[in-house]
Amino acid sequence: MPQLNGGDGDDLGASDELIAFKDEGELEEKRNVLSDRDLDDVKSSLVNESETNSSSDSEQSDRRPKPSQDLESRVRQSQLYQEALRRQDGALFQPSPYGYPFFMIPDLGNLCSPYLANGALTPSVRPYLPFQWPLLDVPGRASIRDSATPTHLSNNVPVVQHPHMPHLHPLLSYSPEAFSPQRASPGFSPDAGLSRAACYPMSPSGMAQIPHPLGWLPGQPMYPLGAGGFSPAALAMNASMSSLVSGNFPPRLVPTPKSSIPHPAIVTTVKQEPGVSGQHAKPVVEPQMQKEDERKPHIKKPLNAFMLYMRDERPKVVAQCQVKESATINQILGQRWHSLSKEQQSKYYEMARKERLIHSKLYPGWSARDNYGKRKKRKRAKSETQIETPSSGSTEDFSPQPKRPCGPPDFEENLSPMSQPHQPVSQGTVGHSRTHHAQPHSMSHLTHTHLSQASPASSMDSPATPTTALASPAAPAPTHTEHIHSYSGHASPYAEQLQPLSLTTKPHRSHTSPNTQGSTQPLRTSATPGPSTPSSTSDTSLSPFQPPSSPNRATSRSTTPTLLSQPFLIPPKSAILHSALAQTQPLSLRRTNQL
DNA sequence: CTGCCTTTGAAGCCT
DNA sequence: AGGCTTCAAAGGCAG
Repeated sequence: MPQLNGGDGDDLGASDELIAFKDEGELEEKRNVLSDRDLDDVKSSLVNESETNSSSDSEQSDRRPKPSQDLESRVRQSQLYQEALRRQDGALFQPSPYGYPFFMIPDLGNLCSPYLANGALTPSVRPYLPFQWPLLDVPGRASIRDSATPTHLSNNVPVVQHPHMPHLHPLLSYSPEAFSPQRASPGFSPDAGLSRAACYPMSPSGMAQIPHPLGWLPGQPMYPLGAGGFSPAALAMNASMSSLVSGNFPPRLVPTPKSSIPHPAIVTTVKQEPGVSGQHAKPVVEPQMQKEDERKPHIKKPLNAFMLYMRDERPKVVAQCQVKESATINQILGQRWHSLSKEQQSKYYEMARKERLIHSKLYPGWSARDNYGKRKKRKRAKSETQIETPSSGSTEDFSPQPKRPCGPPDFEENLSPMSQPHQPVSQGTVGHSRTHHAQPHSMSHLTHTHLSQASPASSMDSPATPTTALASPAAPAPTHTEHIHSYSGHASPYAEQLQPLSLTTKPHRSHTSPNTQGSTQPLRTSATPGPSTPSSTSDTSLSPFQPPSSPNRATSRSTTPTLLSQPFLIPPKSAILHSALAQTQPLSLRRTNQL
């Protein structure tokens, strides 16, 4: 586990981060030179944002991509609010079916960051305020059991998650140091360049000093200042409470501080024998160890760049493609990911880097190892299948070009996202990991610029254009921008052409025999460029077989053994996809197509 | 009810 | 050191 750098407050260059993001070294320099001012703005806005939330509310409100849904949400909130008032006689604290009470406060999304307010939350999620309180204690198993629905059992690991706040932003809600008394995170301060830290709650030790949940009501600091001497979360909450009291905003549901509000990233570990119901679960390990295990929360891994990207883009893809199957969505997203420009990707890499950094700050002792084995071990069908495959090395036979290295794009070729004047990061957003949620605007800008430079003969005009736009929006450089354009909440010029995506992603889960599974040609194999340079994406449809996009998948995760050995028996998914899209089949025919 | 699917990336494990 | 494995999210679907 990477340890913190002596708390100098600026360990963006923590060892792990350097390793993980080593390509960014020069970028950092550029950044320092080019965007010092931006960073300063970010930092200062971090401090000030909560105080200026009222004004920012109006600004941010028009950033919201889906006002109609907002309206819906408001209506629903209103209903919830009314009901809550009925039940609680106007009390602020509300019980909730989610195991912890809610607290009615205004839209913190406006307070914390656009990151919080926008895309991170799917429309259905947004009505519920994704603000997580610091953990005051560790919810025991009982609390999980007792809660009506808060626990989502995922692979025998109870995930304490608000069903409607699936993944509030990790940055927002990593519960800080809740289970590690000794961790002081001395250097953790927003001034360390972690603007998103503003969205993190204070340490529980600080919370413990709060005599009463209402102690932080207007006029009082919500949290004592932490070691860093700064509590942006407190500021934000304070401001939000002020707003609430002044009645400026419609209320939103928020967990009360008096309950143990686990962060989505934190899950109490209750190991159960697979297939055994909770109460009669037999200990898998020795009682003693199990006890400790139960007490130990499950701290989730920080999201990587792609996960962050997925989280943001999934709702859009779902909306666009009217597909809900995550496997399908993920394939599309995987394609889109590769079609993203380096600048776009770099934003997510940067976000992920900060996620990891913050995560490491919040959980200094945490290691990914902690989560090893927590999940049900997946079958090794893939790797085994690969072994069975006559030519496992054939993967490289289809690798006309060197696979794009895993990790952040080569920043040398790019302007740092932070150095770009219209990048959200430089807009003083507190939740910097959410900064891209301001994308619709900045994206529009990009779109404009890019379109002006774009080749007029965009592949978007071809019959398969919608496909490309959907699955590989950035394929040719211009396509990328158009994809972005469609994201901006406005009707894409091609949006109307888009039929429900007929993605034939997998040959049905055909009782995954190795062979059939092997036929699961990754979508990106055809539509994905190797190196995800926008220009390279223009060749997408030219090469049906592409190397796996990551070294990992080149070996362990290659799902194309059979296909590779019998490339023509089972058409690549992309071929199916193209075909299907050319015919614009309705989704309902998706599977039949493969049979 | 549980696990799979599917994606990429990070990180741990293993040889 | 390099290859392999696990996990992170998500929701439909199959067993």
